[in-house]
Amino acid sequence: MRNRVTLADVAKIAGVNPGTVSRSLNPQTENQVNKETVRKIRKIAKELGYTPNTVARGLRTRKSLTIGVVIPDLTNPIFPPLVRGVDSYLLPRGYSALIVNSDGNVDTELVLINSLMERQVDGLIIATGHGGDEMLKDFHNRGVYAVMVNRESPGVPYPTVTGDDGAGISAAIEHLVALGHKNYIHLAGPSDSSTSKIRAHTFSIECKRLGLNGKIIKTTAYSIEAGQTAMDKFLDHKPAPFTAIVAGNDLLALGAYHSLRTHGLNCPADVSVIGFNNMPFANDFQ
Amino acid sequence: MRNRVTLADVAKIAGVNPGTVSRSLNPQTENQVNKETVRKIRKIAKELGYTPNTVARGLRTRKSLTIGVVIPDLTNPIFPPLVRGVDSYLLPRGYSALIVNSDGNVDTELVLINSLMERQVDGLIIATGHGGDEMLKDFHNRGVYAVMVNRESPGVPYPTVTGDDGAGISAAIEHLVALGHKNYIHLAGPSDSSTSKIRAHTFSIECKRLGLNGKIIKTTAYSIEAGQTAMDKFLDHKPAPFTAIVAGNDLLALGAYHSLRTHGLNCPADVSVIGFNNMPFANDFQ
DNA sequence: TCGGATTATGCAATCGATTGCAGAATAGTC
DNA sequence: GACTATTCTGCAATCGATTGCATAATCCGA
Repeated sequence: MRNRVTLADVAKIAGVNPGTVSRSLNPQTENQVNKETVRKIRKIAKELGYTPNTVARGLRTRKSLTIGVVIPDLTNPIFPPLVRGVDSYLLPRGYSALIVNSDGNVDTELVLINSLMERQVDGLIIATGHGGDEMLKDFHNRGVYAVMVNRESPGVPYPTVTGDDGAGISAAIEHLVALGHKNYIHLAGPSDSSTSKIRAHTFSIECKRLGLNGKIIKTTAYSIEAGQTAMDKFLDHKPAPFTAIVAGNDLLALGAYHSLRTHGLNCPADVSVIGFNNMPFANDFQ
Repeated sequence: MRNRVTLADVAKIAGVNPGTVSRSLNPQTENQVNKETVRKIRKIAKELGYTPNTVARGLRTRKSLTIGVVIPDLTNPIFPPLVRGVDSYLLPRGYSALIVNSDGNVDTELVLINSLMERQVDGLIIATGHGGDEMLKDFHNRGVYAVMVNRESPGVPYPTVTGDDGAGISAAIEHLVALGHKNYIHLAGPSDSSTSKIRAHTFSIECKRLGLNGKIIKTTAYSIEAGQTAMDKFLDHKPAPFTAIVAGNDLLALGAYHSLRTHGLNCPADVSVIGFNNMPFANDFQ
């Protein structure tokens, strides 16, 4: 891309050994070098516009200062804030995030993670957990560092950070019960994700516990389209009456809105809809 | 992270020189090697689970197969689709995107781009253009490859990909004129971005041309909050009556919604609001 | 003033892959 | 059968920074 200034360039002009330049520029090792020399080298490095080559450094130190972040789909509004959070933590610590989208496809995910590892990432943050993840177990055995986020992956021994899905669904139902609803629909997310399972499971349990009439509708993805399609199909079959929808996430809730509208149902007059995640702009939707 | 298999490991087991392994595994150079040898080496490499070290390769070949993508703010819904587009183009070509958020801060941006260059990115995609960008001119002189996207940066000699902002604003006004509106507000984005300037400029021109009454309100950012704040301040001063708002983008339009509502104004009964960008979910908002 | 401790710097190997060059081995030609 | 052309593979330098080891220079105390 351009003729970059290297340690050797600085060394030559300063009349010292590249090793000395390296030690002078690194705060950890600068005390091994004469203060005056450090000052001189720093000055020359600055004048020449020297910037370290992170790639070369990484090769020698076996650290890339890069973390791979595996996201199912960046256009799902809950993920950008997560990515930004990761990024803003890493940046001041000298790290960068390498973000990839798996599209919820397991094969793609494998390709992506392999490409991340070829790029020598120091660790992974994985937001695409799904059931019985052999691939992740394998990585774990090979000593790959990783943290799961948002979704868990049962049987995978990585640390995991998730919300309390069960408590969320309970709270949603509790709220709807207070409003007097008796007949419920749960628009459940794709069944291979832990979040879907927990939410659907809690929904069943709570309906039983509270003596409510609850029905689960499965969707194929956490997206508006999937929610709308599933709901359309359901409504087309003239189902038993219901007045409340607990959607598996906010996008499914939005899909439900669309479907209700096209079926002449009004929200909240006819049906109450509650989402999940409180994604950005969630309260601006209709 | 783990004991990776290197070219040398494969070479030792195959009983050949690492150079031969390198040539065997690279489709470009495999014809320099005996077919039988290639087959054997390929087999061994596969058995050992060899994966190339992209970092080491990049050092030697002076290519990182990485493109830096500079975004103002990933949580602005227009950017994730852009990032995904970039990513899905790069992936099958062996490249990765290194995505950073500048937060619209010029100093941050400089730090970020420098960090991208230290990571030896092969080129940049920059979505943060702002007026008179000395930094970018400097990069251009130093031979840095880049493409501007979404916003342009006047005076910067990089190729640029943008929408036709002027035509968009004209179309918006045309539509509102057809609805019979006479008195317009333009909620303009921050004045250091080219998109804001062009949109505001076109708004003025068109109002003049069509004999409309048009007023421009400036905001400090392309965000809901900035739009709401600016609109609140405007409405608090009991302005001359108006019936149409042309917002600088969809987030500002959303902010306008909020503000109108808190001021007892109804959309579309009292005021029509039109956004810009057609960001994801734009037609689901209220 | 001498010897040991300390400081400062150079040397060279290393990380893992690529590649120009050279030479060995084989094939092909007359 | 001798000689050139071709094919294949090894050697070693290289990319840029880091770092263990060695050595030269300086310092300090007795």
